[in-house]
Amino acid sequence: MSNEDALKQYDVKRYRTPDGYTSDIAVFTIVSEKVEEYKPPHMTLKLMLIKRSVINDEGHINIEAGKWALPGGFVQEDESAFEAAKRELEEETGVKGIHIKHFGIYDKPGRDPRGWIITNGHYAIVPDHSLSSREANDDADEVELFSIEEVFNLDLAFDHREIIQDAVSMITNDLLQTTIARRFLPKEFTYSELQAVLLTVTNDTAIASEAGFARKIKSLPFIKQVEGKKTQRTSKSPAQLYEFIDMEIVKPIYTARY
Amino acid sequence: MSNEDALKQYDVKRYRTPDGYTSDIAVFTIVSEKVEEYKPPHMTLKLMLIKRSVINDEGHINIEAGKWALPGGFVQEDESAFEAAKRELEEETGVKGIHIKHFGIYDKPGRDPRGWIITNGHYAIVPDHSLSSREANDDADEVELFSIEEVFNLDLAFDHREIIQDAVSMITNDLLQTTIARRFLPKEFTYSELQAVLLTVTNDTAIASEAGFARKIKSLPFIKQVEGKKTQRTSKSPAQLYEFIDMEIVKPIYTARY
DNA sequence: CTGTATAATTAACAATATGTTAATCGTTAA
DNA sequence: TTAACGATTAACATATTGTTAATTATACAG
Repeated sequence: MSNEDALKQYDVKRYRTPDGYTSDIAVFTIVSEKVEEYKPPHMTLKLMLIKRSVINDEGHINIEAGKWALPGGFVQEDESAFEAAKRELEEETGVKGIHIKHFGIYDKPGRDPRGWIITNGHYAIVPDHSLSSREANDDADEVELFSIEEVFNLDLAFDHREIIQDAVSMITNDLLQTTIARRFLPKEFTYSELQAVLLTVTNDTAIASEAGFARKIKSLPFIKQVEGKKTQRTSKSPAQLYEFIDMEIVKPIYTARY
Repeated sequence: MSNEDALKQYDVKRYRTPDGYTSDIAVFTIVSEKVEEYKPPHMTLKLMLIKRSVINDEGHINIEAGKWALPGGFVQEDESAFEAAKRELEEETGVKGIHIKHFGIYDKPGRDPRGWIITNGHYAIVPDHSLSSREANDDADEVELFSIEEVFNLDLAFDHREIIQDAVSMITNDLLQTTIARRFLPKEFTYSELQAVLLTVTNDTAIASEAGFARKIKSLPFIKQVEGKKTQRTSKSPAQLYEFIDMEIVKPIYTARY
């Protein structure tokens, strides 16, 4: 009658169970293409992929060898897919405290020739510089950053094309509709730096206009000026620094301007 | 060297695998509390839950018996979690073509006392009337609709409190930031019907003002008037009918008004 | 030291959109 | 015939944009 009694009678093997449970991570970074001093930045959104090695870590021929793939791996029994993604990402990049988000599950029958293997899609945002320190591990003999256009011309492993498509559209939305842009920026940033991040995924004219965006940023409730603090990172003339305020923003499409 | 050779050598059992893979569905409906004829509607968002029976379909004492839970069940090997959710929802409600969306994975170690069982969170939107025709099945001896406030006062099974919390915040966001409000409405609807749907999850003054919202709806790019078509559902004076246009809307928080 | 170039910021102003309150309209029902 | 009432429009003061043109603050070349 108690939960314990019920548990004793429960046969966990009544149902066919999956052959594997994995996490994949779409690691995004924004590379700043700064050419000179005192210039506002121009940025490009890039995705990190690994090239699957011919021989795997057990000396066997690797499946989907030679194709480009998202980094990832099996979820252990004592962790969630999210934790596994975090662990793998730290192993891969050597960086801790990275922003990561689960965005989908990929479980179509037949998606992986090895069996009923379910994978979790995550995206991660890592600062530009922290990717340079990563090492290729056993499973990966090559790591590279690709722009979004480049990515879709590659030969991609498994159903990673679909996963990447979802990741890109998810991060694009989130960049515009949440404050995750902060993850691509230093804690304190100028209006032109924020603008450059946003322009990697939109060409909204209201965001692209300098005068307009510079005026608007001052009235956004989720951004505040860092009083009396300026930088010359982006121009000779000192530019005001701003920072994000921790808050949730949900703006209805029904009250926006079109 | 080929993928086939690699596959032969691959041991699918190298890793510990999950004990179960399930789908749960948060079934939302909006009940219209219409009292009289010729009245604009007042609506409430409700969630359908089932009460877990004491004895399960094998005659054993059921786990988490007596608690309220999301409908759901095991994913079969030949389907995705999404398809399983759709199948179970149709079994439960007898209605086809229901709008359903995957919003999360719940896989924390220990979340289910029966073992390493992973569940997928979905939300579904069903029209008010289609819920009245559902039957209690073996696993559920009671089915009931709860308002959002009521739900969180119930004794909920497993980690369904967390799943429901996510479902509610997801559908709230989606109602405001996408056009899914259409799923709660007839194909053609009046401004006050749309307004009533939105007011179930927001009290945004711009949406709540009749004059303002009536003026605004005419300039929304994703809604169009049904030319020359009116209804007296909501008032004695005939009201213009509108319908949604199929399109994706993404409005940056950076260009909204605050 | 002076002039030039350049990004940041502010100014100016016309054009739009919003918040608000008050008409008007169309129709039912007393 | 008229009161009631939701839908719709009008009116108008305010607020926000889009746009283009100053103005500012520096670095750097000469």
